[in-house]
Amino acid sequence: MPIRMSDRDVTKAPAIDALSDTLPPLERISHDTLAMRVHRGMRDMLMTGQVQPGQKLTLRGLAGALGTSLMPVREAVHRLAVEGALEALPNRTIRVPVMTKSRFRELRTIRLALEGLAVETAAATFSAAALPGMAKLNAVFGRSLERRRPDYAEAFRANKEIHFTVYEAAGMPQLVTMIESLWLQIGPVLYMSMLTRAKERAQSPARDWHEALIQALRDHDAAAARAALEGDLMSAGDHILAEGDLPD
Amino acid sequence: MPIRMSDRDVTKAPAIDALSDTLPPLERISHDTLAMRVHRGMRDMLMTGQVQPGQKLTLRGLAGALGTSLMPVREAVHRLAVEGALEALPNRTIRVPVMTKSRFRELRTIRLALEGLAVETAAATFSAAALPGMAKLNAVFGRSLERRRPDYAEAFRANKEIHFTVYEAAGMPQLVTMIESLWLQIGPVLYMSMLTRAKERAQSPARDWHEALIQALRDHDAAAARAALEGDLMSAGDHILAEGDLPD
DNA sequence: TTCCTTGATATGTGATTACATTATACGTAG
DNA sequence: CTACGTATAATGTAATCACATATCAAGGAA
Repeated sequence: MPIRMSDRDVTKAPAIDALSDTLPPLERISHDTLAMRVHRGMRDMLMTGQVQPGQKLTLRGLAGALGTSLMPVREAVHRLAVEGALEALPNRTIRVPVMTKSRFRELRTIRLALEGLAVETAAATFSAAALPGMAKLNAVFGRSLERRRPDYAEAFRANKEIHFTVYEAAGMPQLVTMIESLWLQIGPVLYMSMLTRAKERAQSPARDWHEALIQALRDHDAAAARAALEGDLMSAGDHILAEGDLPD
Repeated sequence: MPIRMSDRDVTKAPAIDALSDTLPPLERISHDTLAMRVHRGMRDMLMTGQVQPGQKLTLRGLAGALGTSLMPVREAVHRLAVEGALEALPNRTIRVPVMTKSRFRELRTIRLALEGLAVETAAATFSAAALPGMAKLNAVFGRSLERRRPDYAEAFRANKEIHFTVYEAAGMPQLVTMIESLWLQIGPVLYMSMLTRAKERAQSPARDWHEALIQALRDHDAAAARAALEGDLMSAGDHILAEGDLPD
């Protein structure tokens, strides 16, 4: 189905004030471009590992699947390549990057530096008002994995939101952007590891690390917050390096 | 002369060894796209502060100036926006980012984390063979600033090469990419600060910090290497924050 | 005068087309 | 049967066109 790009007429309508009561608050107009939507869609697909590593992508194939022309796809793909979520080979072909052990170790090391910095900074001023929300998210995270039929997607989302709630609190927007790019690159592996860990009925220690992190934030203890985060990243990373059978 | 893109046949040709003496080493072909060339050009312009912060750019304006169509410019501009070297406003207009004091502080903090990590890692295994080259670069750096008519461009290049020689030595390609993106963002301010510092006849302490860094690398002393780097970044940063009159 | 409307211009985005290069398959010589 | 050369198809890049939207200036009403 083709997508309507014209949403302006409503903003000029005369009885707009009357409508604003019946309608949701002016119905956020979609300043999005098609390329942005394609980008987000592909980002989510990649982040949740719904596309095989090493798989080659073609612009025409994607455009056909999405029902658009080459242009928005091209822009989205190029952007993902710059962000490291896709790989632009010198042959001018695009593929989903393969995660090697060494690349994974490097990314983990960088994450420790950047996300460690973020939690340290956030710990100093972390608002007590945000603590209950964090605890609730961690409860959701644990429960969705303990179900008889675990909801991995929900667990992944909760985990991501726990982390980024802290990162955002650091008040360093540029840092958050860089961390997001890192998550985009390790996302697929992270998601897969949750599945395998759950399948072997192994209790993930992540929930406890999150608990420790929340406690450290409550105490404004920067060192403890960093330690909790490092425990989280290292334990998940060790599991992936051991069981994930990454190439290399 | 049109460029041959097929180099496969020649590699199999029999008399290739004979040719390699008469011809330059097979004359590296340019696998570049127009967009890549535009990107590099704009990157260098931005890095050396040749465009005013806050200035709005138009695709058609750039395309006209460069003699190409919109397409390559579009791709280059979008890429620079993702890298943080340009800013894509919600109005869909593009402008050169303005460096505020707070943004500068944030970027410096991130640089300390990332470049600190890089020098620490590099210190462990830094090759003694690379030390003379570093020292020579530092000499070039110092001399080009001490001249009667200082060569700022040369000093900037030497400084950049000193730093990235170390970063490359860490063997973490992803990290180097991220640091490059950071330099792209602070590049203009850094370049300008060199000019002002030189104009006030103030001796830059950067050369001494570089010396300390080289010595630490020679000793494989990770802590000392990080300390030297931090000294370099902090001293330059303090000067910029004090004299650079950044907004905010 | 001030604020809003209105029209014209400019600009970014998306679609279509053309083209150079690369990948693949087929056929032929050895 | 293998290896190389050739032809066909596929793909990314670039140029051009079309259009919705943003920007800005002029004009008119309160």
